[in-house]
Amino acid sequence: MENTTLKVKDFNIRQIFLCGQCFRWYEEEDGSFTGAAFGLCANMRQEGEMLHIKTVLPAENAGNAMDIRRLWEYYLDLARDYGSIKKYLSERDGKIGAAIESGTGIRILRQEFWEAVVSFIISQNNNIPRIRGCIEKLCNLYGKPLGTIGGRSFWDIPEPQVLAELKAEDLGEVRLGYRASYLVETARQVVELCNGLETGTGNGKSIRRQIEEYFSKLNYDQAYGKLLEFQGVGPKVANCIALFGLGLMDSFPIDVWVKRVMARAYGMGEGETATMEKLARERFAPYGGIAQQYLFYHIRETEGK
DNA sequence: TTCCAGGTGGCAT
DNA sequence: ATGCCACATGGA
Repeated sequence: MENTTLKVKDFNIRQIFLCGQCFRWYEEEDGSFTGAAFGLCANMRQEGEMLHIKTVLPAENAGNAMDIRRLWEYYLDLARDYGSIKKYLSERDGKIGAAIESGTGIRILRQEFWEAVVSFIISQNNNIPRIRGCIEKLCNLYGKPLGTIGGRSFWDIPEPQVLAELKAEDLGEVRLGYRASYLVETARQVVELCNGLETGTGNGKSIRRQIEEYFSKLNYDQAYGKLLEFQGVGPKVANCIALFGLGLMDSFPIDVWVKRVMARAYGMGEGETATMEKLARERFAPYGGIAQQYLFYHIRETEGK
């Protein structure tokens, strides 16, 4: 176990972990959150501008305290000044102020690419509690054990090559419905893509690391186009992966909630997604994804669940 | 029972 | 390029 304390601003742990960008953090009785990311499980408790983190060190313990501190700083996107971004967005758009106020402590997590791919393929036409349940079951059945903290045990996101060898029917217990075949097929595509990469760079690196590095070198248009080639990844899921899994802060996922909130706020029809994208580009760039998350949170707070 | 959820693939225009 | 529609699952 490693203890770390970080100073945080523009940070609300509850908003960050329950706003629908991630699915593997669980709220505890004391208001802390227990969960897993980057193959580590941890508990995080916020006290004002202090964030106390307990990290379960992996058995083969490669990580030292400094690595873990850096990892969480990266994951929580602490280097970014959300205060100035909120100001920038408010000044450029008259309607987003209310949304920012309701979700003022939201930050975009820098999640692992492969976890984002898996998570958002499962997310399609699905609701958040069920998405969480499916991902948990998938990890428990096919992921490597990470440890136990606060009475909860965690398993890692399954490796691409593990899922690639399954048939969709094998995933029956996970209750993914028709998404099971998307997940298996995308895993195959990821493994194949990595196998086709120049050998040498891939030596010793896991497939999930290789695929993340591959996508990290692409710009938004390239990454978006490549993501659309994956089975079960369309425009919305591709933008979620780009935003949450690649840190491309200008990607603007449009789901049913964003359609609703933008229709209300900007007097559009819910079908006018092209107009919504245009508005996002013109007013929110280069932080469309952050603006989107404030909007998403706001509509769900006021009308959703 | 019907509707809905962080939509997409496949097919017909 | 655009418009339908089936697609599993479980909760409201």
